[in-house]
Amino acid sequence: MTASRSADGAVDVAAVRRPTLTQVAALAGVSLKTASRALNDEPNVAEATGRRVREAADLLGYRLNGIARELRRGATSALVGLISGDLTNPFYSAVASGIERELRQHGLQLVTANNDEDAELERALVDAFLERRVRALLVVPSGEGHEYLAIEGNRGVPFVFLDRPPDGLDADAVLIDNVGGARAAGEHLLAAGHRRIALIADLARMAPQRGRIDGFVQAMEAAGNDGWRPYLRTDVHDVHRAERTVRELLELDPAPTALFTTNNRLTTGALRALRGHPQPPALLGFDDFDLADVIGATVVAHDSVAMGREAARLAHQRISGFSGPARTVIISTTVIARGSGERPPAS
Amino acid sequence: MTASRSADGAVDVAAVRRPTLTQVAALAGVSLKTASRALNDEPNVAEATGRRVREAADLLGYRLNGIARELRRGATSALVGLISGDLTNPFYSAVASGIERELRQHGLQLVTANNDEDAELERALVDAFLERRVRALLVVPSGEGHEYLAIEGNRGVPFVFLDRPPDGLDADAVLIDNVGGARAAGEHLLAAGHRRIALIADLARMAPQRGRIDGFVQAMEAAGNDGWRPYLRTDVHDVHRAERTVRELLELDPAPTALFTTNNRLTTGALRALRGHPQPPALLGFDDFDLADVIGATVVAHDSVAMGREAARLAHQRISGFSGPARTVIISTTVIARGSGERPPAS
DNA sequence: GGTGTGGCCGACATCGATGTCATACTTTCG
DNA sequence: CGAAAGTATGACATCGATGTCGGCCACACC
Repeated sequence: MTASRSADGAVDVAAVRRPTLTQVAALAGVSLKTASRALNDEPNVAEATGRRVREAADLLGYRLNGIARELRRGATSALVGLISGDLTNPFYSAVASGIERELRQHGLQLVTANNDEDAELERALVDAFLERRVRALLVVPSGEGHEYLAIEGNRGVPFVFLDRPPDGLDADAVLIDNVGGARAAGEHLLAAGHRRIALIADLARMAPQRGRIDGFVQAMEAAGNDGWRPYLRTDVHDVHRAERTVRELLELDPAPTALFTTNNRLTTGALRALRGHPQPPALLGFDDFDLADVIGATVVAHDSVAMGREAARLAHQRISGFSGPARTVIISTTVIARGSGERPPAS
Repeated sequence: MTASRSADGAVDVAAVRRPTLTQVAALAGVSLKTASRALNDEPNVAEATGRRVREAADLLGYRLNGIARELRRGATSALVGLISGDLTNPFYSAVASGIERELRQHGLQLVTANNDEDAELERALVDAFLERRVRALLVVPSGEGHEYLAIEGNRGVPFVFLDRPPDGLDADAVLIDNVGGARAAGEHLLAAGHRRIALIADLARMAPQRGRIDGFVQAMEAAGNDGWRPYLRTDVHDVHRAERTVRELLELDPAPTALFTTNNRLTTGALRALRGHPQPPALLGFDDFDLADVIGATVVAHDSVAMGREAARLAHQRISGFSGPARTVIISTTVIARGSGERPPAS
């Protein structure tokens, strides 16, 4: 390994090893323990000694070894893990942001990992995080069946589930009012006079999607409307399929006069399909998104950042010793009318 | 601390401490070292012994202590730190996503922290990460002057700068071709016949913004056009101010016939200001964004996920021992015409 | 039968810090 | 002046794992 630095430098990289406290102590001519005391501002260190130690530390570029400290202090880090889907999805990144902000208040650091919506990988990540001795684990689960976490949960590592309820496990959770939000969406479209309403949903096996479908159906049934049944499309998982699905729906005869998409990805697909359409159907989407105001998209909004914040709070309380029964926080939803959801039926 | 579990459970939470390898060994009736060997699949462990140890581990719910292992193995974790702005900004989350994906390939974990665009906090975060012994540190710096990292960089912790060049430090970096992209943007608007072009920029002290301003000005000067000068607006830092600034520009007489916004936030503000405008000026924004296709927004696009990926690659090479001189990767840009940037001058 | 040889295992040192306890030296005060 | 209290310091154990080294035993081979 050769070192290369600009003219000024001449720093030898050969010795990559960072200096230890022992070396600092040696340079300062004191014992290891005294050096430790000095750098940690503990009492009973002579002023001159403290200065010598700090100078030695500066000189060597000493940096405390947090790993060693953590081991000695209790073998538990200041890290909190988050396992979620890809951060390019604004929902996940908003959640992550909310978590990060809240954790920082308590001196905790967020470690993120992407489960790629794969249950197997998710399990592996949970394992990896537990080995790293995270203080808590926040999960936006991909798969079902979280019994395998049961032992862990009891062993002092708190779990918090986001967006999807823990399955077979009694743990804290932060959920969205999916049923309520979707019911409100359905009612909103009904109120605008729609009867032939298409429901475009993601994978129906995922709990939030089930809730949104249920809520919508509740609204329809309460109004005695059956006009949606021919237009139900579930398990549409990506933007392209959503776009295609909407195009296909619009070619039906009779075509639906309104669309309800159950997450931001599907709404995006629908918007693409509707682009340039002469007489677009009404559109209402679950999840708010950037520029929805500019586009004039009516949505069921909820505060994803708050969701992360609440989850981090629950986790922090557990970390701080709270050990009551599992709690569930529900994030409320609001329909924000921006135009697309208020278009009347064309026919 | 009381335990509370459903009827089945009755797990006592009192003993929160996780079992250690020593306890596993004791239960299995072997020495500490043998237990270690068994669980790590090292050779020279009798089959029966291995089984006993694994059973004991399962029974106790043993989980390896990664902190202790790391300390012993070399006092360096499998963590890579990222310090950036808030993840709700899609640029940062895209970068984070690219980094995370690349790191995972090498068994590394991403730890994120938000610098709140505050130089002071950023320094503190760098310190915290270094104490945690991250293997590398990726930074989207907020402030200027990174000399304080010089010692660290040489001590074996690789630094990679994203989006903004290291200032006063010789380190790897991944940058966007800001000048080129902005020049192309300027040329694009000129080609559409515009002369009175407004430039709305963020804080001019930040290098990427300077580059974008410079590139734009280069294009104007090359074309001998001075029509932009009255409409230059810099240090517009948030969406609301951007919206207001654009409204004000449009009330001027003569008003600019085209706008160039130098990042996604400003573009958002401009789009809001233009919403419902009878005869909107042309608009071209730096940074691509979700739904730009739906809105029909012409942008200077670049691949932010790739940016993260490249940064992670550079870091990984350093981690793996590469120690050549500092490298800089430039992420190229493309103008994507979607309509808003091709509107001809109104007058 | 002596002697390698290799498989299996355990005692002990070690990573880099902090906690405990003992000790030498001051200072304070009756 | 001597005891008690306080200050500054260091030796050593410790956190929970892994690395080194050496011992014991069974087996094969000459």
